[in-house]
Order: sequence, then C-alpha cells, then structure tokens
Amino acid sequence: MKYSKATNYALHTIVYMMEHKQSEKLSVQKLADHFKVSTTYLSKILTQLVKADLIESSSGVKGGYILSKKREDISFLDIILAIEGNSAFFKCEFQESNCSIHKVMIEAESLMEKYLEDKKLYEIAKEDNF
Amino acid sequence: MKYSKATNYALHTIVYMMEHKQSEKLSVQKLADHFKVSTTYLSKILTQLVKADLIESSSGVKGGYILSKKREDISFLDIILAIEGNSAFFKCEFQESNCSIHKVMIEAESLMEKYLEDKKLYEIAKEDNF
DNA sequence: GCGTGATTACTCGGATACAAGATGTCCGAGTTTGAGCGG
DNA sequence: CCGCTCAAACTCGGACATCTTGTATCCGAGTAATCACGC
Repeated sequence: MKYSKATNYALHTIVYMMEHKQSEKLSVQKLADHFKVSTTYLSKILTQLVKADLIESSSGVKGGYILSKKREDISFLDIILAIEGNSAFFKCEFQESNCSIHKVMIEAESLMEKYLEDKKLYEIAKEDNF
Repeated sequence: MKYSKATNYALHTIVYMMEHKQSEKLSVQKLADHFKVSTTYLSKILTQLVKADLIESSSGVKGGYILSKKREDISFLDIILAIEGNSAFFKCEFQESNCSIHKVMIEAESLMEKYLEDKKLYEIAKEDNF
C-alpha cells in the first residue's frame, strides 16, 4: 500500500509550475533537469495529467506544459486520481457489494480523499519553493 | 495504491474467528476450506498475525489458531499494519523530512488511520456472518 | 494396565515459481517556430 | 523583400526492458496428541 513515485513527481511538478507565471510554458526538458529524472519518463506522467485536464500541452518549438486551470482549482486529490486511477483501495474477493469489511474500508478511504480534495496545491506553492 | 489480497484474507479470517468461541482453535485447513484459498498461503498470512501478537498458534494435533486478545481490542488498523507493514503511504524522493507535500500526505494518512484504529472488528462480526 | 514408540495431524519457515505493476528507456512520428535561401 | 523549404526544438505514443512486489506452491522440519504394541 504505497503511492507510486509517479504521484510524487506529478505533485512536485504541478507545484513547481504554480511557482511560475501562469502563462509560462515549461518544457519537459527543463522540468526533468530540475527534478533530475529522465525526460521520457516524466513526459509519460505529464501525459496522464493532460488527459485529466489538469495541464495543457503544446507541441513544436517553444512548446511545453502549462496549467489549464486556476491554481485554486487544483487539489491533491485531482493529481492523485489522475496518476493512480480512481479505483478503490480495497476490494473484497468474496462478497460483491455487501461486505461489511468493505464498507468500513471504503468509509476510511473517502475520509482521506475528502481531506485531499479540500487541500489545494497552491497552498504549498507559496511557502515551499523547491 | 491498493491494499493487498492478503489484508482482505486477514481481516475476514479474524472476523471469522470472532464468530467462534474464544477457546476454539481453528486449523488452517478449516479456514482455508471456508475461504477457498490455499492452506499454505493463508498460513503465511496468519504467521504475520502471530508475529503481531494478534493471534496465537499451537502446533501438533488439535493445534490451530486462536485470538490472543479480547475481541474489543482488535482494530482494523491492527490487522492492516500487521500485513502491510507500518511504513508511510507516501515518501518524498527529493527532500528528506521538510517537504510540504509530504506533510499533507502524512496528515491525510493519519486521518484515515485514526478512523481505522477506532473501528473494531467485533462490530462487524455481530452482523456479518460470512 | 502401563510405559514407550510410532503414527497422525497439525504449524513453521525457507526456497522457489509466477504474474502483475511500477519504473524507466528507445525510437519513430507529428507539430510548430524560426532561420536561411532563392527569386 | 517575400515566400518557400528545411532544420531545430519540442511533444506524443507505442514497444520494449528491468525491477520490485504480491501471490502462490512445494517441501522438509518440528511438535503435540493419540494410538498400538509389548512387557
């Protein structure tokens, strides 16, 4: 039970983008250099964020990535769901839908998700300049 | 980001044990038959629960597993930590301890764990006779 | 009938096999910008 | 100076390679209860 590294990269990248001007396109190159990860791998992660409508990409020279929403509208949960997928943490093998254990686990999960949904990334961007 | 099947088996097994007399030893055979999983695999899972002091094992003929605590003292979190380990969901690759993103994730996690710590398994055992 | 040994029914633990998913790389294709070149 | 072409700087996507982890099996060893046998 762990979040993937990809989620970590995605979160940091978005925060990093928030620390730049809204209009400034950032190339994978620069981002990858800054975080010291491979460009191709980071590119794959960013593609997922594009599909989730969190960022936009423009190709060609001077292309790059840019936030597609207001900073205030991007939550931790948005990023996490985009990368990890939105399937539940817990799935009971035995009973389909009526498992009491399952219900408790889902309840616990939604509690956490609620918190991550309310927590916006720009709150971090202000103080953490990494 | 998913809980393993092993956790699911462990939770169901403990609930199942709670639905029997406190003194009744249950062999892996019977448990595995009931849940239709392999004995050897279930045995491995139960061994982890033994190490976490949640159940006790006695070998030899008429051996088997038995709860080592009062029903009221076993929470969901106990089982989960025993199987999944107690390392955090999220680990930031870049900064060691001072990462703001990390802090938020840890906060979210502990929120969920708090819930699972308060939730006891015997609450389920009563109504769910699976 | 009683002690001793063998059998049986269990758990325990290590080694191993297999599958799936996370992580990461390679490369070819498409796209846009801008520079260079010819008329 | 205008327009065309071409190179450069990008993203995109599929196909792969590798590594880790979860899932599962096999087997030999240890252990305790019970049965059988001989004295």
